[in-house]
Amino acid sequence: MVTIETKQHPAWDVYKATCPTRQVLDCIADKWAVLVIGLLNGGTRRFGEMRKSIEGVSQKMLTQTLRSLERDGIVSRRVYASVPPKVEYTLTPLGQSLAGIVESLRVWSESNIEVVLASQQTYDARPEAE
Amino acid sequence: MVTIETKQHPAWDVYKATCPTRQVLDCIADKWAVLVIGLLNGGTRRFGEMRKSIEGVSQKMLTQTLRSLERDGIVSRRVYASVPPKVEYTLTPLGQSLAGIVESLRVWSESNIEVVLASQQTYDARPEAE
DNA sequence: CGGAATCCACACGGATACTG
DNA sequence: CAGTATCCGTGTGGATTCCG
Repeated sequence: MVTIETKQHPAWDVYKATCPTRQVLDCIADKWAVLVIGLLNGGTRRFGEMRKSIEGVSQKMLTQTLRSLERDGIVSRRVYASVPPKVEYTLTPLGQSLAGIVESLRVWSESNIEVVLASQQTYDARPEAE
Repeated sequence: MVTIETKQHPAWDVYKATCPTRQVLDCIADKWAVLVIGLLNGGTRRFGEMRKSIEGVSQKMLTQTLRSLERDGIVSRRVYASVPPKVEYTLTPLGQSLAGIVESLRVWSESNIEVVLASQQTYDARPEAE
């Protein structure tokens, strides 16, 4: 049984943005997490590899994202006691099931990005837009 | 042809976190957008309804999210010239196709939230965690 | 190599007040 | 009702430095 600490709002009716969804979104609703899951869906990766593969991610954000995903049981972290240090990240079975959704998002994105970009341009070109 | 303005990083190799995905994530990688899409997947909604249905969303964030999704061609906005004003939001066909993914995320969340929460507790209960 | 820790700017987002 | 506009605190995240 999942209990929410915050007081329930009375008007929680029309379409219930269900709590589980909210909680999961609080974990993965940032682009780095999605990209990390997508990357690890291709197999185990080392920290440095991921840093290079995900353009623009800072060391701090990658660490933070990986820690968060590890905490959620989505990613597992394996440290090798070698010199130099070697740390590998892998999707857990739970993470792999989530990766399926990330993968479908990737497919959707590639199929529809041009439509989205076109829509944005049309929107920005409106007379009232400045 | 989609062109990225920012300079391409040379190390863009191992697993390419493809540009379309990145761009789509820049649009929808926040929880309000996902919740809005999920809500509208249940049908057309008015602004006030959505505000009540999505607990904790401020009027500012809801407006901002809806404007963004409208710009992306995911949500359409219909204004009725009535008193009092009435504004309806609906998913476009593009939005509906994306809603399928959101829906599968909702299902995944409800199926796995307990595992995630349990993992979090185990993680936080580690000796080294403070 | 894979971090942790610190500093700090700025953008995000809440609260409030006002409007068509 | 459905916004817009403004103020403003704070959390996010980049840059840098140091460590095991």
